[in-house]
Parts: sequence; C-alpha cells; structure tokens
Amino acid sequence: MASLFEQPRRKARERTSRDGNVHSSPLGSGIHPSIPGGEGGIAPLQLYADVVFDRPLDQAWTYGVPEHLVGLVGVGKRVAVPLGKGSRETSGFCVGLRETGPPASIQVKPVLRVLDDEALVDEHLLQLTRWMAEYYLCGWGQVLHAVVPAGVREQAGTREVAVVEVPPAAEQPEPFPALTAQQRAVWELVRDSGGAMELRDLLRQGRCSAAVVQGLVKKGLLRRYRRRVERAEVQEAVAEAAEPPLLGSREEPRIVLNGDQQRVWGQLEAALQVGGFQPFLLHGVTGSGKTEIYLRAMEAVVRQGRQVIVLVPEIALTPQTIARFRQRGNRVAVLHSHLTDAERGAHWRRIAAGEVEVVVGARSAIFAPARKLGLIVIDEEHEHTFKQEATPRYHARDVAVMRARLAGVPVVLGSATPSLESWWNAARGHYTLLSLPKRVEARPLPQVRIIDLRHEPNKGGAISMTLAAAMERALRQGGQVLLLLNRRGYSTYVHCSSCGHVAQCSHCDIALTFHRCRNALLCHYCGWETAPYQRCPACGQASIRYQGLGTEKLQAEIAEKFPGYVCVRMDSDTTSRRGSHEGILEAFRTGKIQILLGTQMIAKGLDFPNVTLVGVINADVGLHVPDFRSAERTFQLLAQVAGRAGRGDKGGVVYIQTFTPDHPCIALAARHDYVTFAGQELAQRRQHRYPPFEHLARLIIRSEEEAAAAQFAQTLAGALQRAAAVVDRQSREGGTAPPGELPGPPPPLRILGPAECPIYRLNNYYRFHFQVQSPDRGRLQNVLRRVLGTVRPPAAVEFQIDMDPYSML
DNA sequence: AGCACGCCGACT
DNA sequence: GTCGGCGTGCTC
Repeated sequence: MASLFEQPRRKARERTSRDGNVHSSPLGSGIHPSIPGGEGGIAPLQLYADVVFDRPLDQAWTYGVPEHLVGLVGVGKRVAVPLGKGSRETSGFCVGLRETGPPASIQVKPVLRVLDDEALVDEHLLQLTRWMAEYYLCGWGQVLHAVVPAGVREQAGTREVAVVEVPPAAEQPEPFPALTAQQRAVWELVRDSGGAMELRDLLRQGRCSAAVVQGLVKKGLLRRYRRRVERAEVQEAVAEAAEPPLLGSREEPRIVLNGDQQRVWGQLEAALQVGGFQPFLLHGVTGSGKTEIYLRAMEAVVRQGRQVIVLVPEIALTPQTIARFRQRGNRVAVLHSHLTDAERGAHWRRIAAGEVEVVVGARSAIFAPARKLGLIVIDEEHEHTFKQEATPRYHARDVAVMRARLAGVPVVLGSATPSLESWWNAARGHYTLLSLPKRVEARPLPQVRIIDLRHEPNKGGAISMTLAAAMERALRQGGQVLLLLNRRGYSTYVHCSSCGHVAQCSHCDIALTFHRCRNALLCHYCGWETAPYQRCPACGQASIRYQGLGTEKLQAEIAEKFPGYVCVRMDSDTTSRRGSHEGILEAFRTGKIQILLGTQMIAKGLDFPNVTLVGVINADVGLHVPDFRSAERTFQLLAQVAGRAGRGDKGGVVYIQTFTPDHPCIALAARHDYVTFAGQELAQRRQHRYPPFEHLARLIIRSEEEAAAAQFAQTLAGALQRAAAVVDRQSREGGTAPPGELPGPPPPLRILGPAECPIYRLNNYYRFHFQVQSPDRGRLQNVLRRVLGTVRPPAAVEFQIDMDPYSML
C-alpha cells in the first residue's frame, strides 16, 4: 500500500546541506549564506516545499520557494503560506524540499515567510510523526502540532483562535434584520455570553455549522476576528514551582549484580555494543532489580557519548528512581506535566543541543529531540497512562518501539506484569525476553493469603477479622502497613431504601459518590457536584442510605480500630496539590506514618523496606467492568501491590480480600504466577479474537442530541460496510498478496456495532461506539481511512477513531 | 478545520 | 421569478 505522504527524497537533503542549513545539527549559528548564482547567468533552480497543516488533511501541499527564502527554508521548520480560496495566511510544517513541482494542472502558491531559524524536528521525528499520522489516522500536521511543545514554537503558550462578538448597538444594522430560528438562537447565545466567544465553543454550544455564523456576520449582527489567547493549561502551570525537590543525595554503594542480573545484563550489554534496533522485554518480578539494569544500560550508552530516553508512567511517583539516575553523574532532564511552556522549551533546546544525557518523563517525553539517541527505556510498560486519550491517541510504548526502529537503537520494555501485547511479541520472537525471576539478595516474594469474604466472619466494616489481626501483629512488631482500595470517596452508592432512587449525576449515567471531606455528592467522570440530601428527591422519604465503600470511609474505620497509629490516605483527592505525593511518601519512608491507604497510586513502584503487610480491601473492584482487559488489569494491580511487601530484611505478607477467590487473575496473582496467567489469558484472547491476536479500533460517536448521535451511528454503519466491500475488492484485484503466498480470501473484517457505549451518557453527550477488528492492521486502517473520506458528521455530532483503545467505557 | 460554491424552500 | 440558508467539496 502506498504511503499517504510520499516523501521527496535524497535531492532535498543534499540541497539543504548545500545551503548550509543542515537541519540535523542542533542549535547552529542561524546564519544563512546568500545563494550563489543570482547574477552569473546560471538560472537558479526552482525549489518546492511540502507543507502539512494542523488540520485533518491527509496529504502535504506543495509551495514554491521564492529565491530570497531558498537559504532559509528547511525541512522541520515552520513556514507561513497562503491556503484555500482566500489564500489565508496559515502556518504549517515544512516536511520536504524538492526541485520538481507538482503536475502542471495545479497552480503553485509561494511560501510567504519562514518562521523558525532552526528546524524544530529532525528527520527521525518527522518520520516518526508521519508514521503516527498513518497509524492513528489523523493529519501529519496535527501530530506535529501536538508533539512539538508550545514553548518551542513562537509565542510560547498561546494560540490563535477565531472569536465572534456582538458589535456595539450603534454599529448594529437598522432596522434589525430578519433571522431564522437557528440564527436567532445562535445570536442570543453570543449576546448572553456578555462578551467575545470562541467560535469553536459557539459551534458546539449552538449545535450549528459555520455557515450559520457566517450568515450572522454578513448581516452585521456579529463581528468575527482572530485573537491570541493564552492556553488554560499554561496559566495553571505558571502558578506551579519550577523543579521537583531533589531527595537527599546519599552516595549509593556500587551494587553487585546477582546471577540473574548478570545474565540479563550480559545480553543487553552485547546488544548495546553492537547497536542497531533491538527490542527487549525485561520481565522481572517486583523487587528483582530492574532499575539497576536500566542504570547499567544508561551508563554504557552515555559512555558512548549518546543519549537515553526513559519513560515512566507517573513522574510524581518516581523521585527515588530519578535521584538514582542523577547520582550516577548524569545530566538529567526531567519532563513532567507541571513545567511551564518556557521551561519545557528550555529543556527541549538543551536536549537538542546535546547538553543532557538522560531524559526522564511521562508519555510525551518519547518525542524529546535527542539527536544522539542511543537507547530507550520504558519502565512499567504495561501501564495504561502511556496511552493518550486525546488526538493523536497514541500509545507511547508503541511509538517508542517505532522510534527505536527508525533511529536504529535498542529499546527495553520493563515490567513485573507485562502487557499481553508485549508478552505475545516476546513469545513470537519479535522481542527478546530477558527474565529476572527472583528478587535481589535472595529475598522471597511475600506470601499471599486470600481471605474469602463469602465465608469470613464479619463484624461490620471493610476490614475482616483476619486482616485486622494481621495488621495488629505487623504494627506491634514495628512494621508498616499498606492498604489498597481502588475507590475514592466515602460512600460509592447513595440510594433511597423506600423507593429505590439512586443518586445519579445529572450529566452522566453514573452513580454519585459521597465525599465526606467536601460534604458533597460527586461525579467521578465529569466532576459535577451537588449537596447531599436528607430526603429522597423522588419520594420525599427520609430514608437515604449511604452504602458502598470508598477510601474515606476506610480511613474512618481504621481511625476507629487502630487509634494509636497514624493513618494517611493517598488518592487523587489528597494529592492534587503539587508536592503532596512527595510529602506523603517521605513521611511514610521516615516512619511518621504507620498505615498508608490509597487507590492504585500506592501500588506503583514504591520501595519501602519496612512494609511488612499489604492488604487489598476488595480485589473485585474493577474485575467486572465491561472491558476485555479487566482480568489483565486486576492481575497487574494485585501483583504490583503485593510486590510492595517484604522488600526489606523483615519479610512481608499480603492479604487479599475477595468474593471471587477462584477467579484465575486473583488466584494466580496470589501465587505470583504471571507466566501461567498470561498463558491462560492469551488463550482467551485468541478464542475471542481480541488483541493481541486481532487489531482493534474503536469508533466513538457522541452528541448532546440523542437522535442525531443515533442517526449518524446508522450512517456510519452503512459507510463501514461499503468501505469494507471496496477494500476487499481492491485487495482481490490488486494482487497485493506477498510474494510466495497464495492470494487467499482477504482476512475478515469484523464490525461490531453500533451499540450504546457502556456509559451511554457522559458529560451531557449521548455516546455510541463501534468495534472494528481485523487480523490485518493495514486493511483495518485502509477501511477506516476510506470511511473518514466519505462521511462527515453533522454539526451537532462528533466522531473519533481510537486505534488500539484502552478505555472501552 | 475553514471557506466558497451551488441546490432547495420562503419571500418580493 | 429571486434571495439566501445550509449541505458538499476543496484546499498546493
């Protein structure tokens, strides 16, 4: 299949080099020699630039480069060009230069200005973003726009938006023109907003097309102009402090590798010496010393004068790890979500200039402009936070593997509980498996006891007598306790016992959670909040029951049952303030806290040697969500949290409370048996044709108008069928069967849907979705690309494609 | 995405 | 008959 973005090749690269405008050099002088040949009679060659825009356009547009800009343009720089019928000035990325123009039938417009002195992205990042555009089905320019931080582009932290406002009364037309019902509604919306309104918001709120607004502008009832606004997220970031606190830089003694580590390190070291693309899956049980392997690999790469990118799921939870990176004498750039645009831009330039050896960051750090990249590490590769839930909906782990391939460097994916995708890639030989099956210093994995809540005597409350007794014992012996409950709030279910009414969000199909700290009923999906009520709003009876257990209620129970001990709760309610993670973890480390309870954020990567007991209050939370990954998620969570116990000399034990002790993901997590779990789960996935055996895309349709959403879902169903038929026919006629293979029937494309999403109404949107799957990814993408080209949702409806989806709700 | 073009229903 | 709203197609 031909690529969407045919790249002009070699010539362009030679050309840019000759101009002294070498885009692969970091921050060069920015001086561009004038072009020879102007007066000497040699006709200057015409140069053309391929440009992509931050729009859902699936191709590049070719512009002529005027002579005075020939020395300034460059691949990876942004340019201002005229676009569209009105030749409106628009900025885009130059992604190619060449000497042959497009066919004569299209009229070429000129590049107006070159916006950057230096290329913002190098050849590798261009290739990577192009691949992303094709893989995730969005515009190349959109990917570039999302990937290059605002602080790196000009006018950091701002963007230009179209706004409309009602002109002052004196300038309004006289008499007042006649309006359609829709125009009137839209006009009143702007008038009542009391000022200027962003066009995007207006179109969404007014559920109208741009033509309606255009009509109002023509009649003189609205004024339209462009304005530069500061992005909301920048305003937030600026308020935050600059750098994360450095933990005490204790000098770490040189660690001696154990046998397993030596074996694994030997394999990795050899690969690093040879160089070239090599993907590794490092499967090491909790506490097996994966970080030390990363550190050795980093050191080896840095010694070669090259750079390392390390991706971590959540930067706030890894201060210990970062401190260890720094202690090894590396210059480390830590990219986290609290940086201001200016700071982010500064980091970006330092990385590009080679002034940084190690880049540590979450998801987006995979786009760090390391020009001498030598290694990529992804820690906790199974974590879902690597998947971006907004366009472009990329998975940083998959992007990392592609980047490593393009750059020709090794990539290490590490986890105690690998994603089944990665495990399968290792099993089928795509990745090299490295195993650390034992903990360091011959420490045993903690013993796990399952508490069967169906038969457990219970004196009211969430903590069974067995668990309470174990906690008492652990605390008396000076150990610390970690308790996992993966649900925030006090009561997760508020209802009326006389009529059955359930407190629900008025914007979502979601039961509200009572938060006692804020004395409010909260929706965990949209944030809507309402006051708790004494009487049922449906029947008026004073019979409201607060049921269902959350972390707040658990904390209250512990305060009552363990009065002599300090118990702190860690969930997104208590850690929203910057630095609060570090504060709580430091207090736990120094022993000021004896009992730490929290949601899944306490399960990740923490290394506290004095934790001798880990308790899981309810292992079944999350097991029954309608998602093919729920068993995998549950296993990962249990195995990870169990791994927090017994990391010191005192040993440790884990108690898991559950109503379904026989479920494989619980029983096998209790035995620390990832390999068996993965084998069984893969068999299930194969049988049900789920990833990693088939590729899955989710199509999401949403609208505030239920009927409009339903109708477009039907339209889409037809378009999908037709597109699948066309692609089928093409692949049969095109004879694209790989050489050596008989052209068989094309692999089937399964289209499930339309169906209401599991959470049908969310944030006032009614939502439908499709699952489309095929064993052949290219075919899946071709069908969806064709669909994108043939249907356009009406103004009130939004339509998104999520390739390799994680959230199915 | 944003903008112009041209086809159907309410007016002089 | 025309005016103009709103869906459709194109953007080098």
